[in-house]
Amino acid sequence: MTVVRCPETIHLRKVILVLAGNFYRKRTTVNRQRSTIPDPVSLPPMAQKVRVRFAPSPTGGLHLGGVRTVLYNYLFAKKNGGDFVLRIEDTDQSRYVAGAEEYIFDCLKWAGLTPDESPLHGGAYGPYRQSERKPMYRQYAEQLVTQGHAYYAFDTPEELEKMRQDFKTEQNPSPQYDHTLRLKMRNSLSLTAEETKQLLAEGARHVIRIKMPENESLSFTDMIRGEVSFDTSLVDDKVLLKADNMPTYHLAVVVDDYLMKITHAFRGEEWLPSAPVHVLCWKYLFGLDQMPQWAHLPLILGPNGKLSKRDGAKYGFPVFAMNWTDPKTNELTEGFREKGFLPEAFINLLALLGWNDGTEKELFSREELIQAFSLERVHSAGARFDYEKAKWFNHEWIKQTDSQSLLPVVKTILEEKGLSTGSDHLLEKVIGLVKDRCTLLPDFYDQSSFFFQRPATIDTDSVKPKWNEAKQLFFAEVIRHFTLSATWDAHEMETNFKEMAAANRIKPGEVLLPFRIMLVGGKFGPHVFDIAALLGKEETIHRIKNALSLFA
RNA sequence: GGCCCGUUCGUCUAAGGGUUAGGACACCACCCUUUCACGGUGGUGAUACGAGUUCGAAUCUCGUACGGGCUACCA
Repeated sequence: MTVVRCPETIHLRKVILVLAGNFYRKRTTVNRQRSTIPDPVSLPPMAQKVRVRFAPSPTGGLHLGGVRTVLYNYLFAKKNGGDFVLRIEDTDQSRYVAGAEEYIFDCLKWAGLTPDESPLHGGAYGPYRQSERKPMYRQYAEQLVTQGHAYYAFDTPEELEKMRQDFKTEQNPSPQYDHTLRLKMRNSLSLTAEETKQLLAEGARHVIRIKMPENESLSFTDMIRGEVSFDTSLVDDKVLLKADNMPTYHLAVVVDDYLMKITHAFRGEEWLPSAPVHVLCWKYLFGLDQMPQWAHLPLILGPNGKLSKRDGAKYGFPVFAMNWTDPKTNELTEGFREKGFLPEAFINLLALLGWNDGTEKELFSREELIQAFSLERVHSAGARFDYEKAKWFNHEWIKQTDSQSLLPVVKTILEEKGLSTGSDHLLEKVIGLVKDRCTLLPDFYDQSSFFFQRPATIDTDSVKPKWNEAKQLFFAEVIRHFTLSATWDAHEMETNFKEMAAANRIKPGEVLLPFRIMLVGGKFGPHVFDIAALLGKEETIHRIKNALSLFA
């Protein structure tokens, strides 16, 4: 590509940028220098349907960073009328974990991020499990060998280990299998053609490694970071095809992205160092003009660097979307769902971790996110996860969600804790009364259990010191009044209650708190007359009587 | 060690050469509320450092420091 200088061209570029859906961060126009790939902006805009993929390896829980990658994929696809593909990267047989794939699907379902194509949902580009695509990878690796871009390597794990020991120095603590060493190893570059042929004929275990060129500068344009460049001499000869004929990630990601017609490839920043391998495979195999646009997403950091499930256990917040139990160790790692997060809030907080729409808006529904999302507003720096802020998002979502929508999940939680919640009508009213006080879903139990069962303990300590005969008599009168009352209305009750207090020369404040504690058990909860109204006449009178005997 | 990426309040971030550097979370104070919350008002608090370019730099360039990632026949 050429560096654009004249103002007209710059203007034209901007127009194209807009036409192309603003996929490209504006800053990339600033620090771009020479690129070995064609300027993406010069590609025919929207020539093909947008297709993105999330490609997890089913080896355990799905954590924050993973869900955010799914989210950004999903939002980008929906925003651009494209397809969101879920591909299972299960090429490492030794890391197979039972149930992990179903778990991923469950998480996506809970979060409302349904793939358009996947092993579960089907699609025209299957199979979507790499283990089921095994036969198709070898030919591409062989093609690279034929082209001279890759080679057979016969080194055993022991030999590799020996190499790492032998060449390890203080200056170079982790020697790589690269151009400086490959001729010292057993491979089709160091062996004669005859020897190689012989070994292959014998069926000797071997892998295929990419032959990284020396002294080439390789660069590509990342949609988030602009131009990123590498010196190929410093990259090692990564294994492309393993001895069991399974591809490594490096080969599989290129082959599958090509075969599945992926147009935009998003992944975590931890993949950046191996990007030159992938770019080279694209160049050799399918041509750089076919390569998807890359976007390396900033990492989500825990208190100490990259977020790990250990952080959750250590610092008391979830890192997985849902509960995950390791089938081998039986170790349970708590998820956001079980912790009491609403999926809407979870999505919302994840979206805002590294992205914003440029305004001060922070609360977004899924639809609003789809509308507002754009990759060029994704931050390039890693973001530290702040659990306090995460809880704030959930609290906001609980407050703004209507009681009726909250009802099923709240009901489940209350029932799991052994409460029978009575009619939905009642529960809905209760939810409306207490939801402002609930940050996490289980808070509904603490905030509303007294509506459904008598308080287990009564905070008598807060009443007794100021308790006296006058108050005792006042409440006796209250009971009498309530008993005779034909109606049962919160406002009316409040008026009468206060009038009675005045008639007895008692300040309302002095009897309001005792009244609350009688009904609720403690110093918390909604307006006390609202509580009494929902509790009903009989129950209210019962609780007053019961408490009176405790206070005396 | 090498390579790559990054760096604005404690945290998430806005500001695309000209702003008293804005917002949110958290924290503090006050108001509302005869409970706890919600809500409202206000406050503390940041451009890592050093050069350069420029009339003017958080913003562009270089260097330093610091942080993170990668360095497997894992993904």
